[in-house]
Amino acid sequence: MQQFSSSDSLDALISICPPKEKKDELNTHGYSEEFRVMLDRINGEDLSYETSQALEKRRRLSLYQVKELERSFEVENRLEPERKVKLAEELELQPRQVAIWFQNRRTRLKTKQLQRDFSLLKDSYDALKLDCNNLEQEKESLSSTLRELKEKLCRQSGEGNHSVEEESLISEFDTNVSDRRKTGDLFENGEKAVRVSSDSKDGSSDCISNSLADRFRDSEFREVPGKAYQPQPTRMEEQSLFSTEESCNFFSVDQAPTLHWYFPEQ
DNA sequence: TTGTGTTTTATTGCCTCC
DNA sequence: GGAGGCAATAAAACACAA
Repeated sequence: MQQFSSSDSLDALISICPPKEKKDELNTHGYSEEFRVMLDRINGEDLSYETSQALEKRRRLSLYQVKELERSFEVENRLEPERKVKLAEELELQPRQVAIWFQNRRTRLKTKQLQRDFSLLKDSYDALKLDCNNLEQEKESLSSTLRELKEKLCRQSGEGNHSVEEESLISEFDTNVSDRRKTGDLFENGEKAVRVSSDSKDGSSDCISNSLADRFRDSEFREVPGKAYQPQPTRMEEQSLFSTEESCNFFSVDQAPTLHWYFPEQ
């Protein structure tokens, strides 16, 4: 409970508005008659401790007062001294009350703005997280494709040579790749080149029929046409995948940004 | 009716600017 | 140094569920 000295209390007490039941009266006239009498008594130094206790309860501003203050705030949310005094006179408030109301109103506005900003930021973060998850899935799919390809190559090199059917398939593939290169159809953009069907039923080598298979056959295998396959470690793809992972770690799914600067309690 | 959470009004203390 | 702004906080008023 606040304690007023008689001089301090005067300002505070003067700022008190009439009680709720007098609201209608207040809407057009400011303080009620009864309240004015009380203020008069205070001004006349008739201020006992009991009186100050009874009067020190604060009252809310009337609807009309708030409306006018809001209207003024919309025009300009800062108060020059002249405007403050004028507004106070119009609304039958103390200039200090008007100043306090504007201060509190600016605080509310700021809070609201912060909430809006946070909401926008959160939406943007959620979208980014979704993108990251999708990329992660794509990466997993490519990794498993790569693994299968390697296994297949190992198996084939163990067998020593290929069946006529395999040779024919590879030859056909090479021709196809060369044609597409001539027409600029292949590797024209990264997304097309690395796109692998991630919903392939068993992740089988069917889905390898694009870029990765192309690269294997087009670069390493054809260099020694007469010889059996000499599979080399596929450094390019591995490097590519590692760098993807590194990029993903920037915004790791496992450790998503906490926005602790925004929510210190997190 | 009462307990509890939210909103509004007001104070305090610190900082900046003139 | 005084005026005014802001952040933090207190406390009254209010809303609302149980």
